[in-house]
Amino acid sequence: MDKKRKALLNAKAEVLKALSHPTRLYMVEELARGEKCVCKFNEQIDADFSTISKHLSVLKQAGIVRDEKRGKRVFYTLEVPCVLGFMGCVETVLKSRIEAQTKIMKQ
Amino acid sequence: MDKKRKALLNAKAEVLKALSHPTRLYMVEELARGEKCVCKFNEQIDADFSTISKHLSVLKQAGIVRDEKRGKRVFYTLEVPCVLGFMGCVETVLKSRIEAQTKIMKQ
DNA sequence: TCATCATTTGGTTATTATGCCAAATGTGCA
DNA sequence: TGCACATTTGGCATAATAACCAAATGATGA
Repeated sequence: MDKKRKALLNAKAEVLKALSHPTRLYMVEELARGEKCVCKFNEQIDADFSTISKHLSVLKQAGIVRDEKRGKRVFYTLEVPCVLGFMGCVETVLKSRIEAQTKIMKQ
Repeated sequence: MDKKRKALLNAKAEVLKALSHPTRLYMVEELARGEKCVCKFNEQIDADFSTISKHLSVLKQAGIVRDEKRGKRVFYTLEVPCVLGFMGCVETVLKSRIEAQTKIMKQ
């Protein structure tokens, strides 16, 4: 495998890894409906401030969201809305998993 | 957040996590071009047999691939081709990341 | 300037993931 | 049956992640 492909695979994997946490996925889904300040997430998510802040920072590092400070607050925006398109397919995976399970149980 | 949504988020995150490793991403991309036996991956990927086998098993657990034993060999197939659709978007993320970097460097 | 609010950063610990080696399993063939 | 090949499983060391608490930063308004 050439270096270029390896580098690209690493970069893609990094983006996917950023999305592969339930809390971060929740954040992305919520941000799809519009920008949100960290304080809102603090209300909605049952975890320490610092934990929430770190999750947002992972998404930001990955290039999925953007942040903007306005006054005391920080607002996050979904920078790449197409990630939502993923979810349709992910759900397809889930469905096919359920079907496979059903098959096994019928045996 | 209700239990149902939480469970769905967990399940989705699990699928994404399975995809978020360069070696596994490579496997998925290769399988998109048709089924492949483990032996082929052993030739192409510079890692121990056991490591490769475990990566394939992660993809299988997640419901992304399917395996089929034929003779001595095991063949893997991409069960949910739509995952490739992800990649277009992931590349968009990468591009927007590069743009952001460029912006920073121009400052 | 000082206190306060919102958020991030640093540090620690527990959990999980990765990758290798060695051993086990399963299949076909002599 | 017994050997050789292909793959998986178990075990272990190391690395990466996640969550919490405490402390630091940055902005506002008294």
